[in-house]
Amino acid sequence: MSGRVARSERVAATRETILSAAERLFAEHGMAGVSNRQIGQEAGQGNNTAVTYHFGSKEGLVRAIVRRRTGPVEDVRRRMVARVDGSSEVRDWVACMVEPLAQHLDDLGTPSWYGRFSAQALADPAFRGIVSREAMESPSLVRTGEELRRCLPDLPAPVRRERQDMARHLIVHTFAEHERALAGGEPTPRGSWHEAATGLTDALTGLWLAPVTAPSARPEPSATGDRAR
Amino acid sequence: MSGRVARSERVAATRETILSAAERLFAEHGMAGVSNRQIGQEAGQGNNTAVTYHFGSKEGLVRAIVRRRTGPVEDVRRRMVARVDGSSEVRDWVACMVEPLAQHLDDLGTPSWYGRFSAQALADPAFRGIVSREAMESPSLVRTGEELRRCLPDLPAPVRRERQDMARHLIVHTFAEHERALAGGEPTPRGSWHEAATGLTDALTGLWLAPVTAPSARPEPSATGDRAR
DNA sequence: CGACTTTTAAGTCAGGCGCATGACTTAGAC
DNA sequence: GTCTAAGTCATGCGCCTGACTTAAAAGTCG
Repeated sequence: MSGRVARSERVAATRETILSAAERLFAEHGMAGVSNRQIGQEAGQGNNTAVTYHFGSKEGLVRAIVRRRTGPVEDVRRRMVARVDGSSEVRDWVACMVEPLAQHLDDLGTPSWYGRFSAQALADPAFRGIVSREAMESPSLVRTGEELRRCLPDLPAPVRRERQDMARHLIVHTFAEHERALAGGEPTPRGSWHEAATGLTDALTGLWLAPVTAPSARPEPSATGDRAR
Repeated sequence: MSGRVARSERVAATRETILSAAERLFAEHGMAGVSNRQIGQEAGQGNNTAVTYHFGSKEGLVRAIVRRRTGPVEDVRRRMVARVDGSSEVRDWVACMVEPLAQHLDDLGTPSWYGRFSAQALADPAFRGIVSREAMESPSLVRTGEELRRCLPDLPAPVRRERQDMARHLIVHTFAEHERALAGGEPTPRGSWHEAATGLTDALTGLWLAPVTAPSARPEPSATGDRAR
């Protein structure tokens, strides 16, 4: 009986070790810069094919890394959404996008790698789709998006889509940068994850509330002279 | 005499071909996802070591790709800075950050690759430093940063640095996204590069002008309990 | 014209890669 | 006690990589 537990625990531990090693290596060297072999070795596995065995492929591995983190983030966000429910303040819903992730990264301690891992995964053409899809499955995040939309009824749909993309990039890369600074002992604009999230929430709120300029009919003259168009 | 010209022109053409092939491949598959061999082959070079021969290393190649584009962008920006000189409008100087790059990408035609290449280069830990340093050498960009700072005298220094980083990420990744959509024939939030730049300028202006929240004294308790605020 | 340099081509080499395979260990079923 | 299946290890194969070497064009110049 204890044997069974011990064994399955050992297996789970192996998987966790691989996931942690992969998360770190991917964050440090990018997705394409790390081989499955390296990950196995770094995780103390003598086997070349440990990653393939446990996760099927690099793709499955990445998915598992993302899933391991999205759960806790989702929990935090669900609570936060419940708390601000009913609000029509843009800032409240922006905070629901930003704070839960910051809090989870804080919980992970220093050095954490998931922030930089996310940035790498989203940058890589081969994995961006996977990661995006995983993130979209978060109900509380979808809900937050809807509420944000409700707060900004006058924003034209294309602009809304545009700014949603901007917000996504901004969140991921700002946190990756903060994480990098923390890990490297460099001076950070903000002292803590929470403060970094506050600064990011400020900026994103300004971004969402920015007035929309009607596109000018004609672009400005070009580098080489007049630009007929 | 014509021989000499012909020769140096042929060599220049070879270099250009390699640079274009590399720019495209890097944009498509990321820095680490492309070998020097592939680049040489794609450029029609029979030689394994064409890249090494002409550019010394992958690093030198990346530098050359960036330099080829920064020149024209700098020209456009210099003219634009001269045009808005004396302005104290945040939006004018934000536009000086955004528009010149958009215009150059427009000039490159569809499909262009430099937008996505830049995003890849900035994402890769091994190259981000090189690319950043190249960009920092643009006098008109430095000038624009100073003017923007002059327009926002009340912004605390850490917040300014923070938002500068955000702006950099936002510009690069938004344009990369727009370029990807254009190249893939997907629907784009904005129809043209100029309109995309307008939307980005709107958003960035809002970001820079956003009010600064004083950081709350104590970070919130962790995920597992109530989070007073 | 003929010696010389630059550029391109072609081939070799050691090493790392993913993948497939078979052996060994161990826990649990019977 | 034996058998089964999961997890781990070790090895080999074909492929690709960067680095290096050699040779052949192409162009330059005395």
